[in-house]
Amino acid sequence: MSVKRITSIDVARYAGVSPSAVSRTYTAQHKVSAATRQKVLAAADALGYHPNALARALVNSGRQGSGTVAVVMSEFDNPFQPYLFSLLTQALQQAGYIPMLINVTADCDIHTSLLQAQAWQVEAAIISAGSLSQAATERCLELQLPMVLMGREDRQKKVTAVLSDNRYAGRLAADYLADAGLTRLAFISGRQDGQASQERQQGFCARLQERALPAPLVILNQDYAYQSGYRAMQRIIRHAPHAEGVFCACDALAFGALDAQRLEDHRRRPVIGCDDTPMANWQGYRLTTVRQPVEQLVKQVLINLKQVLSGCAGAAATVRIQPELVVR
Amino acid sequence: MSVKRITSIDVARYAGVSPSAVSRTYTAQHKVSAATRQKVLAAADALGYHPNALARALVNSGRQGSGTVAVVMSEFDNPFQPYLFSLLTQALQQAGYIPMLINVTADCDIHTSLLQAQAWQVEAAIISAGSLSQAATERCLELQLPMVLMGREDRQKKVTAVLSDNRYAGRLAADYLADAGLTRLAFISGRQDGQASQERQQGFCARLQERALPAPLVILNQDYAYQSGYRAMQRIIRHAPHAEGVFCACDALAFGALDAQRLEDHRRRPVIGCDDTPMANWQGYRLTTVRQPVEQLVKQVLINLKQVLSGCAGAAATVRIQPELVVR
DNA sequence: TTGAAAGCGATACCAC
DNA sequence: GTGGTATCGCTTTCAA
Repeated sequence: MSVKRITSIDVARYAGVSPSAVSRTYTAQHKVSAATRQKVLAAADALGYHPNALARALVNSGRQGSGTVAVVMSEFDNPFQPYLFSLLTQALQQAGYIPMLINVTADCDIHTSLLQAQAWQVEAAIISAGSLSQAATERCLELQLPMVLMGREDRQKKVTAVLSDNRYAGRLAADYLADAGLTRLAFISGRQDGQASQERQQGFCARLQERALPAPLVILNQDYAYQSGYRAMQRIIRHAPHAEGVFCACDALAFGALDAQRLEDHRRRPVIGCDDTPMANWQGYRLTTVRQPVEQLVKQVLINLKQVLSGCAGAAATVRIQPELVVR
Repeated sequence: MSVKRITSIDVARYAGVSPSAVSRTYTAQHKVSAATRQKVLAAADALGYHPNALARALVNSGRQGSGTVAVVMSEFDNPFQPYLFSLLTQALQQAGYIPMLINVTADCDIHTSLLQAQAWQVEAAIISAGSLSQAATERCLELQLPMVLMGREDRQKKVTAVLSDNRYAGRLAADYLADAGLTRLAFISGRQDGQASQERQQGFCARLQERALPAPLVILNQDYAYQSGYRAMQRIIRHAPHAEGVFCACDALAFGALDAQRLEDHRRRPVIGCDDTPMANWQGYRLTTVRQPVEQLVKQVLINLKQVLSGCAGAAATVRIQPELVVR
């Protein structure tokens, strides 16, 4: 039935060396003479041997780490998430990790899933579920599993987090619209309890206030979805048609808002997004937006990951990445 | 430094039973008396014990299977992929598997990545890299790793595959356009060597021929991207403005084509997509498209996965799922 | 039903 | 540098 598996012992025997020698040829940091190395590799090749990562991880679970990382994500329907996810997993793979995916829909899942991941001795978890309740975060903290948060931080700052400077993003948007001479502005929120949405709103409002401009009309939503952006713009068209410019908490909302305006209004107000998803550059949208520098975010996540794993002291800090305005 | 890990032995000692008893309480198929079960669970709870999946998998690698599955994906920039991916991983999680992700950009990566996954003793690999060369597929076959292909099959039909009936999809599109009385049609391809694109084209052309309609103008592309759809439509506008209807190999292409038409032409030809990504239902597009029933695809993949794992005989079959036209 | 003991496959520590 | 060997945490025969 099941094929006999080739073990390091088989290779050792075949090559006429000890199992230790085989092990050493496959662990970078160890020293083997070129001669034995050759013999081992030849034998391995002849037998079709590949080291068993499970066994390896079992032995040095505790010391070296298993080589796996849990990646917790949600909201794949928002175009920003897959974009981020793709880059993140590629970076992890390149760094030699193999990502175990935890796709979360409801808040309640995440704790269970992390338990499962932890059972697999993942070295750490990278949590990018933007809309993760504080309660859920707390429970994850109890897990004693090294974590890096992405796109959110925990209130008590007990966990490393990497996120963009959302307030600054809001300010950029405010400046852009204000510089264009617009004064009656609106903000379309994402999830009300979402950190990103809240901070972007704060930055936007604060900057307008600094410039002595009227506070924007704020339209609240329950999510970051296209449809919410669409409906929000409908409300603006109907109840605040005088609005001269709109800042949206994310690109997906902005796409909805743009379409609502195009299809249901003759007026053309500038709509500013936030994220700079690849879609923002589609000719059909050409959305002016505030870019989250995803490559940098990912790079920083990997840096923080290493810090957390090395038990570095100042690891529990939040790193903010500067966004930049992309005018289209 | 590292926290002392709680092992089954600790629990056994604490509960006053043997390690075997602990093991048995945690493996469904085994029998334990209610009394000992209670003691074990109480002890586990008191100590905060969770079985080590690594060790468990190591022991019964070979017999029971590890509980992990490799998921190979690519092209996260095409909105269909994340959509599929999200549902697939959720289904896997629900079935008790934990997906190890392999995000592939180039063809060459995949073999290496699968080797890595295999080292982790994944039970099987689900390969949804639509644009995977035949050569790469062959090399994967040599791996002796149980596989399920998604969205493509291998020519020699040695591997189970689940994909939608793309030819039928093409026929649906042809009928829809022909029923509308249109005769001068065009087809915008995706990756020329992509199976989905080829089959959709074949079905489309075949059906037109059956109905004695002229063969469509075919515009070839190197990928399934929005930009390619946009450029393709530009070419139609410039060189074949008389075209009355367009069928695109996927939704993303159709979005590009629609936008090109909207922005650069006064004419309005029906544009038909293929996939039915969530975006197709956006008010900005309201794309009539041929739906790939993703839920069914995923369900079938899990069925085939079980078959492959049980070493079932007829497992090497291709299952085709019927797509359906969604008129918007 | 239960416990004792033999592995699963690889690594690290210890002598040589 | 190299080879023996205990060990990682769990499961599973085999007797009792």
